[in-house]
Amino acid sequence: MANSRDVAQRAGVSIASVSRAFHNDPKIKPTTAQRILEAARELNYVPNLVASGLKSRQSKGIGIVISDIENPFYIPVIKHMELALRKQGYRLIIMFDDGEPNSESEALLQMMANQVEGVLFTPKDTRSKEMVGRYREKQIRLLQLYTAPYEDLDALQVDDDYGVYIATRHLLQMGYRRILNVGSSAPSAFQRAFAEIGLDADPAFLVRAFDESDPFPLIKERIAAVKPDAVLAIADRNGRATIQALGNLSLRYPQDIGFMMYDDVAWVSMLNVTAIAHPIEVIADTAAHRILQLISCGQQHGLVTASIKPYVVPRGSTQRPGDDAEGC
Amino acid sequence: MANSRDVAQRAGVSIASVSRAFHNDPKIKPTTAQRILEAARELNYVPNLVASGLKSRQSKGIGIVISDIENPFYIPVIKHMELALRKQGYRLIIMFDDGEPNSESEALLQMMANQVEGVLFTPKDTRSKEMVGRYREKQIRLLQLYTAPYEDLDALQVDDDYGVYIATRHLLQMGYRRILNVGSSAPSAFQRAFAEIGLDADPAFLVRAFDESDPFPLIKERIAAVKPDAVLAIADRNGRATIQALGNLSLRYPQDIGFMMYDDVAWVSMLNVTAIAHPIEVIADTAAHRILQLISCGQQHGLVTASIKPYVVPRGSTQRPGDDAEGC
DNA sequence: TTTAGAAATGTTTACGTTTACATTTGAGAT
DNA sequence: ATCTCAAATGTAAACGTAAACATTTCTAAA
Repeated sequence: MANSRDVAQRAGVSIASVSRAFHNDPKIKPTTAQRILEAARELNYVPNLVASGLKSRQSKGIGIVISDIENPFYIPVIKHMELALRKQGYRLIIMFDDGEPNSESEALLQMMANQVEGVLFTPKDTRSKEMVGRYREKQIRLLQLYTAPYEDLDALQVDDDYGVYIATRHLLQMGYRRILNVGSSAPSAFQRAFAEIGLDADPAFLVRAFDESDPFPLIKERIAAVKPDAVLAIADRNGRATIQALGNLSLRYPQDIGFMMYDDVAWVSMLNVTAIAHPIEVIADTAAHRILQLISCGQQHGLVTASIKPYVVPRGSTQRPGDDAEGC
Repeated sequence: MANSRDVAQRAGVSIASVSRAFHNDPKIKPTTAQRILEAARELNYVPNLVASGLKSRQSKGIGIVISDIENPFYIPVIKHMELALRKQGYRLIIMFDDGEPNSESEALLQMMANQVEGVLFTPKDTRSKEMVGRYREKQIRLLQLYTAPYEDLDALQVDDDYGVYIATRHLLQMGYRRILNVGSSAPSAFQRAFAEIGLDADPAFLVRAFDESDPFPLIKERIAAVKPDAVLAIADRNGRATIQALGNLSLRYPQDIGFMMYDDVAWVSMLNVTAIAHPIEVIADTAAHRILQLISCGQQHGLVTASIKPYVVPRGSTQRPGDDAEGC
């Protein structure tokens, strides 16, 4: 209800001083600022960030557009990011991509209308290309998360290539050799881990399952066909389908087969499954820091593509029956 | 870059007509509106919602303050709610409670500064009481989600009492009699289900575990002590600890003991555990609808407390060894 | 004292809309 | 043609703040 004019009046100063007091401007006498703040408190005055945003052209709003919230990976990232952004005086506007054809670019348009200063998003396709161009014109910063299809935009990526490499390496170290890669992500990294110990990865051990509406039959069939001694499943969906397939084939881990997940989603720890995890807080803090940096530093010289390294969380599912306890 | 003045100029009309064209005001000739919209498109004009919000006093912003995001229950609710709100021209500002003493009321204060028209929150304690009062003064609508400690505020609750009742009833129907209630939620509902079939619930079968930092020891001890034939675990944390305890005691479900979860979190389906689930989309749509209604209908006559009914998702963990297939 | 210069405060305009009010335009009746 | 009333459009004043600029007040050296 009360605005800066009311506060000014009560404190016996001008409206400009009120503004200064609230921005700890050095151009105001500390005692006066004190008095103003006191008056503001008495009136329950809260600065109107909408008006402030209009005048200063700094909305203090940052948008995030989430395409696949099913991926539980995002949740803690969003949380930590919001906390970090708020600490810097920014608020987070969240929108979801519901899967409809132009949902992503529609969300970006809404964000623009809301005068956000920057947007984080996980580009799903390149349908938003035109929108990306308009963001550029308006000097609104964009940061692509996770994937980076737009080459001329800053990005914060998770190094999945490295992730698959260490996952494969972990399995090889545990003694597995016939490793089935369900999801077939980063085949070169997969191969590289094999090559490093003088082996070769058989292409038959790569299962492209992402396009399937239900990957279960495909996975089951392939397991039955190639008789792997371990399975590396990429992401939640493939993991669930693999668990289902293993159950269906009466294969228990780690007794009958090794099992490892790429992505340390909620159920993974409950099932004692070894996984590749992402350093959530690092990602969140990096993302928050990066977008704020893009906003504050007007011109960006060159792109910055950060690459976050995932890590292995060893659990029981990759403990070979014979080995009681591996040193590493 | 372009503002309504630019559009007005290009379309050869006044700035007021531009505003009218964008609000499909009946007071403008359709052909003129057409021309204005065309000009706007040519200039890539996007209305400035910040300016609009300032003048019209309708920020079109709705806030949500999340206290325990760990509860995966919220995620889909947030998603569906955002989609529903956006369809009505509102955007969602999200903030998290990081657990610090005044985090919740601090978030509410920030929301107020951002001129939101309404806020959804899950009150954790009553520390925000003063803030709630200020929201009332400013006529900003509040809707408590999940819990409802503020009696004079509208609420959208999940009927946990009913949930515990149907959970207990389900277990009783499956033939279990020595049911341990880990979490001890809604003891009266628990008792009621027993009473309905002429039995009595022994208080020793209620475990208050929410205060524990690690409920595992307590749960394990109690299971060993009272030898239940089934366990009903309330919420994620207790469920995880119970699984751990069962494993530790070498009790398998459903062979050795029945197991049921209150809350159908991510891992529950993977472990084939019967659960009480919440109708996510109903909750989301109801919440969105309710807050918008509170906002548009100036004066509210009386409070509206909606109560969402959860339901049972039967799975293998409550299938008694003897019974091959229960009819219901 | 005077006075320069810094420090503190005040005045005013503009941000991009919405909206009450004023004005113009048009259609149909006289 | 003239008039009336509605439809269409224009004018101008806010909304609450930030910030450039103007003014006043203080400090301390002359």
